[in-house]
Amino acid sequence: MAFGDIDAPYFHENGFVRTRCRVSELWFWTRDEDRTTSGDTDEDEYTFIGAPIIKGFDQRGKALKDAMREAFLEFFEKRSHLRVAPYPVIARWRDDIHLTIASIADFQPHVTSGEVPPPANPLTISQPCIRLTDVAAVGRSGRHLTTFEMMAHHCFNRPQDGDIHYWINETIRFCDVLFTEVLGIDPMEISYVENPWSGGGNAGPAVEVIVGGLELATLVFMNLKEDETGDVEIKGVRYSEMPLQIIDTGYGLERFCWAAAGTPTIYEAIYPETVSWLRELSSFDERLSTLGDVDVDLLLAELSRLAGILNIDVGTDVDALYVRLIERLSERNVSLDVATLKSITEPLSSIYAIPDHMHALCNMLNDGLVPSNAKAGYLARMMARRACRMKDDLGLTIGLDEIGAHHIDVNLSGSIEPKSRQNILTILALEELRYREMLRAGQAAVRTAFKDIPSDANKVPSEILFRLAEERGLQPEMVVSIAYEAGWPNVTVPVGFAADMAARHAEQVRMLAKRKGGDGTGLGAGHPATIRSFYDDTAAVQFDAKVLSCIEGIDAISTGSESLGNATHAIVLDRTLFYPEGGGQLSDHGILSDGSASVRVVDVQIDGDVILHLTDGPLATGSVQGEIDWSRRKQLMDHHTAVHIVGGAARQILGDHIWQAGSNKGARYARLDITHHSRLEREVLDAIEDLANEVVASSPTVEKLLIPRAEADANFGFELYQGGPPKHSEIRVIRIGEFDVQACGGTHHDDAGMVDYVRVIRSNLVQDGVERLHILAGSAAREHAKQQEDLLSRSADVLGVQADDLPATVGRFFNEWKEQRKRIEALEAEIVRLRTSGSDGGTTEVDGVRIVVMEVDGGMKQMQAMVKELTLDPSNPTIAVLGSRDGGGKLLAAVTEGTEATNRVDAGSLIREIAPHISGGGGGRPTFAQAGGSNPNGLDAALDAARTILGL
RNA sequence: GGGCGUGUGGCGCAGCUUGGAAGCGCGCUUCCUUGGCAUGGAAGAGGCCCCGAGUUCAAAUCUCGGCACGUCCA
Repeated sequence: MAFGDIDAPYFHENGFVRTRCRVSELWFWTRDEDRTTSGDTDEDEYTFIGAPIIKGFDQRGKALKDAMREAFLEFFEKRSHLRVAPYPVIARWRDDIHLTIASIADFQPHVTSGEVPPPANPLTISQPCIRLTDVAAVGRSGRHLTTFEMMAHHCFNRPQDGDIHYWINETIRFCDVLFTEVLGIDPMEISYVENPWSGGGNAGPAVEVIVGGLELATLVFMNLKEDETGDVEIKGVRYSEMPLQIIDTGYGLERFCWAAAGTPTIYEAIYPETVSWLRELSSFDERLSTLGDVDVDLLLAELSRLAGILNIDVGTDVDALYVRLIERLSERNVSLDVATLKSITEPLSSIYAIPDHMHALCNMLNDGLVPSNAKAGYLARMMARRACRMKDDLGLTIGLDEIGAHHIDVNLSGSIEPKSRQNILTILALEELRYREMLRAGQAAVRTAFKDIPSDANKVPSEILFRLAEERGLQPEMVVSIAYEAGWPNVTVPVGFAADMAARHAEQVRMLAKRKGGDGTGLGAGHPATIRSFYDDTAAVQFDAKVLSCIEGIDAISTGSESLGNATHAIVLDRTLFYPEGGGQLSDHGILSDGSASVRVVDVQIDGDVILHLTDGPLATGSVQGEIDWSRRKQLMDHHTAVHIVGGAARQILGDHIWQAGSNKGARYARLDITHHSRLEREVLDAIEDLANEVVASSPTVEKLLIPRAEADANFGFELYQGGPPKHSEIRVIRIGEFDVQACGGTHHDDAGMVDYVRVIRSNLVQDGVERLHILAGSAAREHAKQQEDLLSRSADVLGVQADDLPATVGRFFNEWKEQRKRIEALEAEIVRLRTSGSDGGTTEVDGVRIVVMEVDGGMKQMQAMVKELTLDPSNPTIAVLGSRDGGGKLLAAVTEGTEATNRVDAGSLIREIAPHISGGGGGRPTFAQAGGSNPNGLDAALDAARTILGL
């Protein structure tokens, strides 16, 4: 048998035949001897539209999903599977993906790698998932969703240990019995298509289960892993058998519901109230009736039967697709033109996609995701913006938050707490505001960008569209509609533009990937794991150890930000009290000494399990005594414990959407990044700070527990992993009274009271949706208070006032400064008027043109004011040349524009001729030029030269 | 995590490419037109061109750093 072939006894016992699909050429098992296609091809239309193939489920919407889910889970519970509660849709336990994309994702990588036992074995679960890869097809294809529940049963076998529960045959039996006996599916309609699965370094045989043209389930038997020396080869990659062999099944809850409802699209099966609500709000049916004799239900049913024909990917020729669709519809006595068909499908696809997008969005927000312009939060923002746009396209006037309220009450009732509901609606309203603001700013951006494009143009340079999309978030379609309003009625999006834009992004990603280099020092290789004594006694300062090796030439290593100067050696010990940089906490410093030599530890890093002490000198192998810098360690612990407390306080005050997005704990200061949707006012920071200090004052015990991963998950939930995905099977848990629990590898006080005092100095926005709190604790906080006071008193001394009066006094000085500056300008203008009104000074008149050549006081700014006074009046044509000794010498020449004066002299060439006298250069326009120099004593000569040129 | 962009009177924005007089629209003040209002006309007030360095004779404009904001990609 070749890899991927499935030859289960169950098939033979139940009258199946193995047939090769004439379209896809895949092998499949069926009870129907006449079948020639697998069921999942272009030629297999849906057979269940209007004729449900799953029997006994009369509900619709949420009730239908609830009943279907329960039927599934109960089926497997009865067959010795344990029901496991679903995981969040935000995959915080992983650092390779943002969203939970499948039920197996719950158990990757820790369980599937074999490191941590599964929560139950075998188990069954219905896991809400979000996949955004096909987001463009949602609403159009009739079956695509961004969010769905993957019902599954999973089984983890260890054949080497003789621990096998069941494998392929039982899995197929479960599926077939479920389908035929529980769901009432006609046995002749089911086909099992052999289609081996590989991805992410694993592979295994698999079957897709197709019923009525619809893929209802995929059963994967993951038993291979990538291995250069393996004996199985698939598509040129070699694999070997894994010790842990996993049954990974996926049953699409929503597809079951669709097959049970037989509605034209999947959306009507799972979001029926929302679809009809939106149809009503957008007056869809009224609009339809103006089109004449179109049987919409028939049309929809036909569209859906042509399964997925409206899939629209990047670069798809949409118009050709419509033409093809119309041909196929006319074969079924539905005749339409493209425009009519579009006027139905375009709004309809929005009506279908909105509940799907809201469902994904509400689930993400309910899990505490904050919309942002970066990382996972961006995915939420993208969904919100898509929903806003579709809402606008439909002409709906209600707010996104109102749609959200409807969605939560109708489609998510009971699964979202009232407090969370309110929080979600607040965020939705905020996101819509931001969307509107983007559109508003976009209008000005489009007008500016289109400035040089003739109003009758029908093409826009691609560069302009690229820039507007990337810098302003304006999709080309939006640009065109804004341009239409703003006076460019004929512009269109170039054909294939979307594909160009995708290619451009792909290129950027490729360039980026090229620049990334490898890292990892590898210095620790060949050494045993260092024993970490720093967890045993937090008050210990000295320790005895053995030097295992002393490595020279360590330029490769990257040191921490508070490292003391350059290290020359890396010393490996058998055990250590020195904490290496990790988990955001910087390393300890201190001294290592044997009888003869003593070296400073300037930084400590970790490589794998080996701790590297970076020192300013060598040590011989053998016994050594170490001593850590206790004041630094104490400060690091102050900061680390304080960061946990502040994080807990922020969560308590702001809400459950507060997650740690990163942190940094040094001796000088600590930082904590938290997810939050708005900027934090000083009052909020004060409230957090006050609560944190209350906790410190109550002096709770800081418990440090070392417990297995599975137990930690069960006892504390995912809030445990604030600091990032855990990497070990055993987890160190830091618990501060009843106040805060986190998985953490850092050093902490035994008693939170030792932190003494916490200050939240300020916050700044590190990215949209993430606030960075700057925190000081212990003596760093007291030191900061002293410095602030010093700053205040020194500032107050300068002005000779009390510190309390500083704001008022500074305000007064600033205002007076502004007033006086204006006054000076006015006076300077007045001086010029006085000096030039008479015939004294440098004023002469030649043939109706006033010529002023004089030396003045003041800098370029003041001279400009003077010359403005002289040359701006067209009724008094003037040539002015002013000079000043200010800053090395300045010269300025100007003539009254549009008058006889302009013809007499070119200010630019005049200034260039006279500037050398003050050892300078300059230039300008024919009517206005200025120059500066470095020889003020040459000013007289310069002005004389000007007089000569002007013929005086 | 990375890329791109923005910050200019109270508000909304030009100017930055190529350094050389701080601009526009709305709003505001006063006056004119009117029985009054809408409107129309005239005059005027209001700017640390985000902050800090640098280059330059000269920086809103160029370079670097900081702060604030926007946007796209992963």
